[in-house]
Amino acid sequence: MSDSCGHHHADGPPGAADVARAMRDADQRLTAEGERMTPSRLRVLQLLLAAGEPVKAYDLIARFGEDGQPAKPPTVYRALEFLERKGLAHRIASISAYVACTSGSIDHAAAFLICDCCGATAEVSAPVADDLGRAAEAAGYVIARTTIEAHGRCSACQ
Amino acid sequence: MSDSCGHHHADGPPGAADVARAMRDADQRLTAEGERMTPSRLRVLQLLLAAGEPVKAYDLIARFGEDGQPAKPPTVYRALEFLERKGLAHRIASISAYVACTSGSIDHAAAFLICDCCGATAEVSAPVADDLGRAAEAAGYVIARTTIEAHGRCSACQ
DNA sequence: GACCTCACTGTTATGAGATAACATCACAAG
DNA sequence: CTTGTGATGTTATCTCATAACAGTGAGGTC
Repeated sequence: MSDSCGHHHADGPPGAADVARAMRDADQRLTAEGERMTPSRLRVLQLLLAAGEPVKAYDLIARFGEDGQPAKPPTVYRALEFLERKGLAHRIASISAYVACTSGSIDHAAAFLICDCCGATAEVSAPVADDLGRAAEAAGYVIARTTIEAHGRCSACQ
Repeated sequence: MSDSCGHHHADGPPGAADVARAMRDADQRLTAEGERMTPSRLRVLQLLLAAGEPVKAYDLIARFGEDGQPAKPPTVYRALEFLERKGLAHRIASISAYVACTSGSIDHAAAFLICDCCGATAEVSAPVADDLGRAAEAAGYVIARTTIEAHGRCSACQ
């Protein structure tokens, strides 16, 4: 989705150094937890971080091999499932895409602001989910996970 | 998804009279607005209302013909798009399903509580979206539509 | 060290969800 | 009557996601 509107956008993809650092951090944290950060998982995380915006699963599949060789779908879907389970990535249901988590906190309920014009997404957190939690409590529901996504235009695209 | 958990659930599907009334109301309202409530659209609305819970698009396709003949996918997807546009139905992105709108107000931002056990859904409204709207404003986004879905267990399934 | 086992991976195939493209039809406005 | 517009019918295809099963490898147990 990059830039279909022709506007100028400030936040491009992060630099290689940022990506490398985020990957190292994730690797260390999960390894310390006894999880296995395998090459496939690191590769998918790298692709998500480098994109800096939501990416379709089949785009990840296509970009997977350094040499241009695509991955098999289960390879990527398994990695995505793992990353999501560990709080390193999120699925954005309304556009069937995946994005690296930009929130510092683990085990959080994420909410997304998605620009329909340029594809930029912002991950916002706590307050929104709190409100939903209260509504759920009033209705007698116990919530396990939430999908909160708002579509519109970012400040640059209005 | 009906009742995979074996619990007893109070709110079954609505009776035929309720469905007929809701359809008549929708028909009158939209016709008054100059919209065309065609047989396909009424049929899909009827199926959604009768189900009383989220329904997969291909289930609607399978149930479409009164004689058991399925519809062609575009027939149902077009009707769903129309119903959604007119506020009579909602798509629930996190489970790729569709549900009749149970909110009185038109042109509203809906939020859903979805029981992963029995499939029951509750449509709740305003307060949740307000909170998200505030977060969006702070981030400079202008919101056009929202996807707010919470998964968990309803009071009967806990 | 031999073994077990459990999580991860590779591979093939297929299931599920959604839409593109184009021909045709119904209907109201001019 | 003719023309434009929106709805429908039909075929084909595209995108998204997972089932099923065989193979592999790192770490624990004896």
